[in-house]
Amino acid sequence: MSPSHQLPKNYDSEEVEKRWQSIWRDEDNYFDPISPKPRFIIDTPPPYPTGNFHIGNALNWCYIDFIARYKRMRGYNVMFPQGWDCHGLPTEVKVEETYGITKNDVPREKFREMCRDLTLANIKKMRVTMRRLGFSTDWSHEYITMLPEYYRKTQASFLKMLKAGDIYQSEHPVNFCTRCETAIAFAEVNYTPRTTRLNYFDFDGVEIATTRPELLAACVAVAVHPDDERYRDLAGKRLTVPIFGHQVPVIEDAAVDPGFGSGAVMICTFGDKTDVYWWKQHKLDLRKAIDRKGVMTAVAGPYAGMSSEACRKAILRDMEKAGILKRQEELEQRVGTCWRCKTPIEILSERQWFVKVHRDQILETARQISWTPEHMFTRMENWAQSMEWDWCISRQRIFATPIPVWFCASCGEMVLPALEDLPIDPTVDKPKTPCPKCGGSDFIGEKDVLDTWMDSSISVLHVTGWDGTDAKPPLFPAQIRPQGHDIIRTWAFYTILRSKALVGGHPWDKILVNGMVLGEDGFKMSKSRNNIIAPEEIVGKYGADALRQWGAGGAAIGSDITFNWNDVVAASRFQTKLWNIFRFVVGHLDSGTENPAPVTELIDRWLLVRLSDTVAEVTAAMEGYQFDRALRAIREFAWGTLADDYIEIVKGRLYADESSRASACSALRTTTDVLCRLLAPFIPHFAEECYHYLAGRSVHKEAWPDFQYIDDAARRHGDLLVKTVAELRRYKHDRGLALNAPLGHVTIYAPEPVDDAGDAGRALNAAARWSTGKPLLEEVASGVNFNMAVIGPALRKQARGFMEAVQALPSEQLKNPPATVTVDGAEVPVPPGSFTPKVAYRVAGEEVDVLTFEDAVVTIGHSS
RNA sequence: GGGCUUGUGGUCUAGUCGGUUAUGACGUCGCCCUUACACGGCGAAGAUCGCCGGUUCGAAUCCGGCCAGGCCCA
Repeated sequence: MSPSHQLPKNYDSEEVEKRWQSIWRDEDNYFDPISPKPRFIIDTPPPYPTGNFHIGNALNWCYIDFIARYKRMRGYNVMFPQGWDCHGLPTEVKVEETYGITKNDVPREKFREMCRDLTLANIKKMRVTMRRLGFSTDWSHEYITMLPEYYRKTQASFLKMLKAGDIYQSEHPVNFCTRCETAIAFAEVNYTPRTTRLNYFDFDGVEIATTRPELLAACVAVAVHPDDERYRDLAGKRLTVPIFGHQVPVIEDAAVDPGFGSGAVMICTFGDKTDVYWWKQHKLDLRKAIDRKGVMTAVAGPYAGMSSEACRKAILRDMEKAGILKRQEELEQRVGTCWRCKTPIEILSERQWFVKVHRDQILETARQISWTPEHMFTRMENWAQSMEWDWCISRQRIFATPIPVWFCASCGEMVLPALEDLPIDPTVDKPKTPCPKCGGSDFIGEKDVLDTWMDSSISVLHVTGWDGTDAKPPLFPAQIRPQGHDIIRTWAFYTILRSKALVGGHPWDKILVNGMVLGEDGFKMSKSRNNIIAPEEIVGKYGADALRQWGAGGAAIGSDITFNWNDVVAASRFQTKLWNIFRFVVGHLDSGTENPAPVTELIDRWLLVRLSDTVAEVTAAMEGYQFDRALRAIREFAWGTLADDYIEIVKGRLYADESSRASACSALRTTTDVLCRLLAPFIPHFAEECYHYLAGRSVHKEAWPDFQYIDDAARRHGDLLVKTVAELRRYKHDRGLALNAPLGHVTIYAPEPVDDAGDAGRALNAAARWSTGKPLLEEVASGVNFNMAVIGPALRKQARGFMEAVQALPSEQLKNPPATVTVDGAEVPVPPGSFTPKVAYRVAGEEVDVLTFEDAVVTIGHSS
């Protein structure tokens, strides 16, 4: 496109944005592996492919895109990859719903295929939204964790840590759904309220209250609070469990609530999460009374084979018959249920795989990373220090990366695949060699699969070029990890752990933590609150650039942002304003010269001084990832300084056919050129559109402005001119005059000679004249301005009295301060510069109005 | 229950290593269609800066307590 001299009257964001999105090429954003430029690698979060790129993602990606675009303009070779973290239960559930099946109805591989198909379709949808938002993603570095190329690395990382002794197997309690027959994560447990009965009965005369009598067979201890007077002498003794007759110890623990039930708690393996805590803490026995299908085991003796519900009824009936059950109370409680089938979850002890957590090593590594905002590191620190056990990485599911090990059917030896044979599915593939221990050729493949965080915690290794071997990835570490604060304890923590374990270093130089997007009502967006706003809705109404401005300006990075349509509307209006500015400017440059003339006139130089300030301010903000500050500075400059101040003043000169208009055209060309570049990371479509009209090139190929302009006289005199015009506008307004109404003759008395090229006169529609010195007017002091920064430190406690004394001085002494004033009967010296008189001017001869501000005086004469 | 964090005109928000009259936007009211823009311009009203106490000549800002949100975790 070549520069045109005619911009359309209205800015149509949808038309412009879609047009540029079809013109821009993906290759423009590719990371260049052989470039000599310094590199800037971004460890972009791989979202879960739900099919909806939500507004929280949008905020996160806005930040990333601002950084990527800014860094490219600063001369970096940027990699802004895009990953997809595919595995997980939600997709399995969705597939089951869609096809009306359960995962056990079809072969494992068939079920995986259905999950993969759904995931790919979802990724496709999300890509569309991301492109519509104008993100400068490097699509040549896209990765999908469910595909062999990626999960080969997940498996390699597992084997490497297993061989290094960082991964082991052990029994551990897990949340278990007995209907789905799988372990589930805490995140997958819903809590639903229900009414149950609290049952009271005796253990050797000690009263116990429990809601789960069916777990009596699994009782391993009784706990009391150490300060509970009722059970003073009980600690260390053993009690007999009724019906089953086994003996259990009495333990003391401060976590027991003495006010609940009888104050003595029966600990079972496992009734709830607290049981797990006590079991760990006091190293208690393990008695498994319920199996994976929810059926009572042999441990339950006569009740074996019953469902837990039947067992519960049977035990209560037997207790009643035996006279053991003393009483029952109604109790409101929250019970954990499976989020997919609503079955109450059980906590079962199962063989699981674990990753060792080396707390100190992780923290030491985390300290090598720069955290923004800093307090987010505290969260990581507190989390690491409160870790009570290792990371459980095995899941009993299907759609996930298989754990790549076999066990010899005859001797039980664990057999591992060779690195070059990865990826494998041990339930399908077989080892290539016989068992190294016994020579057996019959193997059992591990059926458990890996926690999805095992996939995503090597995203940084993948994007920096890790090949699964011991070799350090060529681009490691990345420069930045942008992510939300909700996953510091998971994604950030696990990535640091894994980077240290696998390649021995910190994963990124910097981590930038963003906040959550809250609904307009101030709560987290959720279906149940019905406060969800989709990015598509915003883009459809106001365009991608408006949404991006909302992202930049909504809050400081790290703070949560309450979504607010007003901000989106304001963003859209700012674009309209900018568009009109560019329309005006381009229309004038048109008839001006292509070769820039020197910038000579006062207000033109002043504009460049302010532009220079703005570039410095915006650059500093970008370096500190303070996008809200950067955008605010740009808005203030464009709307306030450029449009309201400068253009209003220079307009007359541009319309007048004077030679001095070339200076204004030069200043405007420079200013709009720089402004486009400052806007480019934030509103790439708008900036591109304007820059093409202006320069005929892509703004995204330009360098970040390195514009400096120092002219102190222009700053002082320009400030005075702007202030004068503003004061006289107010003067006109107060007199009910139109702003372009003629105003007689105006004289501006300034401390220094000022040459404004006639701008004041044209802007005011008056005969304006600059003068030095003071007009021949009678000065009357009418008040006083105090300088607290001088008075406070100098006079301390006497400050208040001093100010009262000064205010009481006769007006003559306000202009010529005395050496001392009397405060509380004492003479107090007047500190230099402690106050200045407010001066009013009285008309002397001619009938003039007088305005005073700062160190200038303006007289307005109405005689023509 | 724990960790982190936030609380500023009707709404959202800036300012927070203390200093005169607390920033801006949206909304409200008044005037103005001034050859870029009425999605605009000029002006006005509107805030005991969550509450209580402390430090200080002086606190939105520092300290302590309380109240109310948010996120994560038990």
